[in-house]
Amino acid sequence: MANYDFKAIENKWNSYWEKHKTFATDVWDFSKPKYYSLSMFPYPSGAGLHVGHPVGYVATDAAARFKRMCGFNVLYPMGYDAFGLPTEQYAIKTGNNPLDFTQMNIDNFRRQLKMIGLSVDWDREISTCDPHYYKWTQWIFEKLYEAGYVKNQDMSVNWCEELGTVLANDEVIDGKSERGGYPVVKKFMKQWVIDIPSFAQKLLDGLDGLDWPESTIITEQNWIGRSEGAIIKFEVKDSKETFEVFTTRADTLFGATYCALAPEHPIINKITTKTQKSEVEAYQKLCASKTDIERTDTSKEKTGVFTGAYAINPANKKLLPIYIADYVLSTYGKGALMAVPAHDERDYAFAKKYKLDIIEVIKSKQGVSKQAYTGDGEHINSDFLNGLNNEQAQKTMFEWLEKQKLGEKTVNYRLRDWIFARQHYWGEPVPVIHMEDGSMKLVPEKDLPVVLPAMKDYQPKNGKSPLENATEWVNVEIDGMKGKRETNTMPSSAGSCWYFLRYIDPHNDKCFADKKLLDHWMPVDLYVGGTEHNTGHVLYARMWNRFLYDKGYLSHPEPFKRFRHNGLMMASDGRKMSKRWGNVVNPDDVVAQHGADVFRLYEMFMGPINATRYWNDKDIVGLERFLEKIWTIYHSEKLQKSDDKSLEKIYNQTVKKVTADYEELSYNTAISTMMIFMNSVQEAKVFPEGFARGFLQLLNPLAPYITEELWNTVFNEKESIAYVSWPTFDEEKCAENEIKLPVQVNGKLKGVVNIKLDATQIEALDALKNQLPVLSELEIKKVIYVPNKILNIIV
RNA sequence: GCCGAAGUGGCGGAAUUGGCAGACGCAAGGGACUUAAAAUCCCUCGAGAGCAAUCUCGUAUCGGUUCGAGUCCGAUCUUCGGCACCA
Repeated sequence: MANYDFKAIENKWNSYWEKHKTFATDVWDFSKPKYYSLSMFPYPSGAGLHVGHPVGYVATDAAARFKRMCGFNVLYPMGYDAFGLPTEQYAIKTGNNPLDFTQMNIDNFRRQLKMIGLSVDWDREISTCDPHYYKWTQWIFEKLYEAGYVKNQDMSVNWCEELGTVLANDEVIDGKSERGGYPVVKKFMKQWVIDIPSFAQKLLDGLDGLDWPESTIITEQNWIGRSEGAIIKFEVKDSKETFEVFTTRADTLFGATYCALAPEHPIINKITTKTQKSEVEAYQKLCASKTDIERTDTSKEKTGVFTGAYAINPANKKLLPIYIADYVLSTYGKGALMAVPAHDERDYAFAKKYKLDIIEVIKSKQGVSKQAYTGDGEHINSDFLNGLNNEQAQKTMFEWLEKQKLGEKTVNYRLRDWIFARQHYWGEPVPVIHMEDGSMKLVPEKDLPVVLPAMKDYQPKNGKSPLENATEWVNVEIDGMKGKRETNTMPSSAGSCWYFLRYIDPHNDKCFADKKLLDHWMPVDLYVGGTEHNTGHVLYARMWNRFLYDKGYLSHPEPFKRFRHNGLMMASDGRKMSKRWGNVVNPDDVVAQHGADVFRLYEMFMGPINATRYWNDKDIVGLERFLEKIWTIYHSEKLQKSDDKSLEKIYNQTVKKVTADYEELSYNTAISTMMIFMNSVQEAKVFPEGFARGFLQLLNPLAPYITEELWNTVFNEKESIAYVSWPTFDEEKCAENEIKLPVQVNGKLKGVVNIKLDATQIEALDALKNQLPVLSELEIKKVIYVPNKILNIIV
């Protein structure tokens, strides 16, 4: 018997698969049912893969291999989310070129992904930084622009003067820049944004009927944040000005005692009285110097300033002082609110601090002398709402407002505009030209892609993209008019919004992908990735998909039919694997030492794929022993052409259980079931060839190399095992004809009787009499018998 | 504060619908083989009591429903993840 030389076996099959294009997909073959298995593509960092990444990859690979054997035409692609800030920062630091650096990283990732035996169709590999790819990213951007979903607007951003750039919220800590610790302030700047709130309801509705984790659906729902309420119009006393507020508690309008505006509200300078002017302006300035993070710190006391102006409560004409307060967000609702201190905790705290009235309009046991009451109850002090509960009062108020034309019922969403530009080099250029006459033009489709120019200096300057310095690239002429290219680039989430569509038809240069192919292959049947992308990438990708669907380019509104998460990989010290702690395990080392099959099995055996896992080098040996055992048995005299039936039952049970586990991605239990089977084979005298072949197939999706090798060398099969029909099982042969039935007395386990399957209660009591006579002699009051499960006698 | 997930041996984890808790693997202990070691194979392995057959306790804590609860219900504690003044 030859030794189990995993290295030689891996080399042999890697070149076999490559040479025979074993995993190439003929996407035009519609004769078989399709299956599209997909992992979120990696960001090709300089650090390479760590052992956390392959959890999701092996899971989708095993699903792809399983479905191929089940007769599906499987699409299983891979690519790289290659644009992004870390690469650019590396380039600035080292003087390297981001493109070269990215290419190098991609080569390393590809090597590692091939090393672990993924059955990827490598001819479909894509990279978001490839102009052939981002041509179509730009093209979709233009379609969004033409449809009015892209805006170039002034908005408030985090601005760091020292770094000369805009920062994302998570790059700002305690009002200072994460890098350098420089002060960061709010600043109004022109920004590209995508109007994702227009899709809020569609994205919410689209969640229905998806096979996704319930918690993920809830996370997306909360993120979109639908709330039903009313917009109410307020007039300002002694002024022509009006403003609107959004409220979910229109029923409490009679309890409103002041109004509060966000410090950025446009009406403020028009209504502020002379005496309050300096105070108001000082406050606005103070707020502008704060970051979102400071402003939204709920632990700080609320602050605000009186404008001197009064609003008129449309319900009872009472005068309400108008404050500006930083607890009012300019980005939510109308950037203004009617305050009802008696029934809102935030308004209550503010009213107490500034000694404003608190009017109770809902009856409660505890009253409102100590804190706000936010529950349901009978309305009081509310004119035509008196006596009604919250829901009735709300409904009545909606009707009244609409009748009086003072407001209307509405739906508001928390989802905000998606800022779609960065002042950086390493991203897709925004395909827009600013013309001399002040107009903006899209780059004509025939001139796409707008390719990133080669540069030497990638440092952003004065909040402008480094592309400003590429003067030859920037200055263009269209139809005789001069213009300048937009120098902001797209965020790194752009390329990942539609990559799953491009995989289907990656070399198409006429359109982003052929419609017939898209209709056949979408949606993705299985999508696996981390939970951290639920409110970012996944939501954005769903929006782009939905947009393309609305415009008729796609026939499926939702891209990901079934979605599962891979859990975090922790180091054995209980900390997250990270360079910082020096506890990162490199798959290269594990594969070199134990082989790719052992690595794959260990990754899957650690626990359910969505669970947090704790890497433990010691545990790997169990999987190594498992494969060694298989190798030995397949080369032993046990293996024979034989019609021996002794393993028939457990074989059928194993096929049944493993098949079900693969369907559920429950790979940890699939592996333990296969271990139990091999333990039985080890005990048995013979291992009939039919079962031996079937077992190799069961194991193949998780351990492709050893199974291909044994299939080839032990059974002399010339073709790969990859497409051999999945083994079947006989339900009748799975069933035990005799079972051990637990016997309880008063609910406590007292023993077990042997009994035939599906025995009647009489037979069960008979068996009890024969096998456990002591128990049957008890004075039986009642018998609970669940066939094949339990016999419980009450005495 | 709000939302979500989870809590089972020394460890990772099983238990498909409420029906023998701890499958499978690791670690540990004992034995066989060996001059010896490694590898391999066999046995033991939740806690307590008992010479023993056996008995009692046991799935974060407390209570409930049920013939029967790791599983269902109510309260509490802890850990992790996400959001954070959303009117």
